[in-house]
Amino acid sequence: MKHAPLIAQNHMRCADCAIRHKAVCAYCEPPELAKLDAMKSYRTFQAGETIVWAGEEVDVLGSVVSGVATLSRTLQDGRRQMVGLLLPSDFVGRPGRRKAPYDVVAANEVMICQFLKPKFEALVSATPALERRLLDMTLDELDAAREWMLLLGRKTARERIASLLVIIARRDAALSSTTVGDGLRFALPLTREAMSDYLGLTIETVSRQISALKKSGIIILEDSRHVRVPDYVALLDEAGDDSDGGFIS
Amino acid sequence: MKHAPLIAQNHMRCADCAIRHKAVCAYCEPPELAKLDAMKSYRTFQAGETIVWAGEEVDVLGSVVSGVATLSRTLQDGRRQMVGLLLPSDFVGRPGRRKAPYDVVAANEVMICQFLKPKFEALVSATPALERRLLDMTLDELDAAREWMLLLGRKTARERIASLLVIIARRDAALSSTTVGDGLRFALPLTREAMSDYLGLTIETVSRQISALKKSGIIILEDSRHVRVPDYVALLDEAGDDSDGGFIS
DNA sequence: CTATTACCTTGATCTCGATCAAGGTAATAA
DNA sequence: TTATTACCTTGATCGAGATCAAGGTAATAG
Repeated sequence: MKHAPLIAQNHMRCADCAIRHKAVCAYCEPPELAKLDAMKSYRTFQAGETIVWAGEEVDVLGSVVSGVATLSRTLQDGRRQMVGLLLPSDFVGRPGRRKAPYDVVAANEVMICQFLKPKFEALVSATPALERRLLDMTLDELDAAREWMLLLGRKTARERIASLLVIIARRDAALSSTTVGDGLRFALPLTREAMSDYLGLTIETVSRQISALKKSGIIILEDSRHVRVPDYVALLDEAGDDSDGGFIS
Repeated sequence: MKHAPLIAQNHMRCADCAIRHKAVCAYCEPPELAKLDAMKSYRTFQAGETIVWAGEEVDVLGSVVSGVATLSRTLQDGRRQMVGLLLPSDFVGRPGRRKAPYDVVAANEVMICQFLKPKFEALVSATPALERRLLDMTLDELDAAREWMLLLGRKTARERIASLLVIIARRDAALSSTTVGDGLRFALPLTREAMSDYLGLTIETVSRQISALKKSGIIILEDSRHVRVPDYVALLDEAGDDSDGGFIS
């Protein structure tokens, strides 16, 4: 069982399953790891497939191994708002809760490494450090949600798009150890529709604002799903947000 | 040490300090309560006073005893978004975190029962059930934040006002054991400005939409800070939200 | 090869909530 | 008493983003 550090993340890679489980790897010791190893299983979902329906009882917990999943709530009349984005290494599921409060949908092909809830929770109960880790992760999610509230309540369409690009760039860089150098390059793992759901906008506005950022030279579109950012600081500036000026060491 | 149940809440009243500490009372046993009792202190803040500044290091944790406090984030240019509302019994502070990520401001006169962080955290570490309780509370906060994201991203001004009224009515009813009967009556603990910060609107829009709800007969304004709701279900309907149809048993 | 489908872009117009502006009300100070 | 201050309401106008509409592009199916 080897652990390798991940850039700017306080969790480690579980060598055996080649996934970064944020929840279980930061503090777990080999004996716990071995137990987790014995109870895990993999599951794959196609793009667009619903992983969990809102209101449904869920009996698994796990981590996203690859792909992107979204958490969203829908009003009766169809208005939809994404409330979370799950990227590789993110934790899926709510320890101690039976029902899902929102839909979990695969944005593209998603692989999940899952544990049966009762077994996982038994291990958590027996491992205080894991419990603390779950609290820590949930606080991070809460911070992210509140940051998004600021975006949804007060930012302009242009700022919202820039903020989303910053988040995607950041996560992408963290996973692939990209250096800033002369520009970042990354893929957009979301359709325009998914972006609009996340940003509280319409598809058309998302498309227009991306075009506008392109026209301003803030981003370069290789194609509709691949972006280059010649000047990361300029993009950050467009996001209108002082928080986390330089996450990339 | 007596504990009395609170309507629809899984926490109990700490008889000795006459506060409902959501965090510490649900699972704590008399010995822990006694320890907490020995380390607590009270502090009062005037309306408008900032309890914690964003970015500041915070060395206390506690509960709101009376009054209302707000959590908010501000953009450099002054745009402000409230990201949380703290009502009596709500927990203040972030276990395991040093700095505050947002301002905590007293909306009116607020009393807080506080514990020094190191002592509180030592007790938490020694009391696994408390750790779990903190996780549970944080998950509740996360759910609330995400529900608010739906509001900020997709609801109309009228729906936002109605949703806020529902939340205040619900909390008010939970604290004062009001029955629905022929109408609810409650005070608005926030100024129009604070409401606009919470709802991602302007003061003027808040005022106009409250007037509109009044004109529609959904609410009756006794004065600008006191509301009567003749038909709670009608208000719920205006909020455009199916969740929690009947929280009052 | 064409047809279908899913996704993206751009233009024209409309609308809800923001902005600008003017008073109104009630509490405290002078 | 009047003045000041803080808060709330309402009207007029404006504008960012929604809505309606029409194509465009690229992948897969037939």
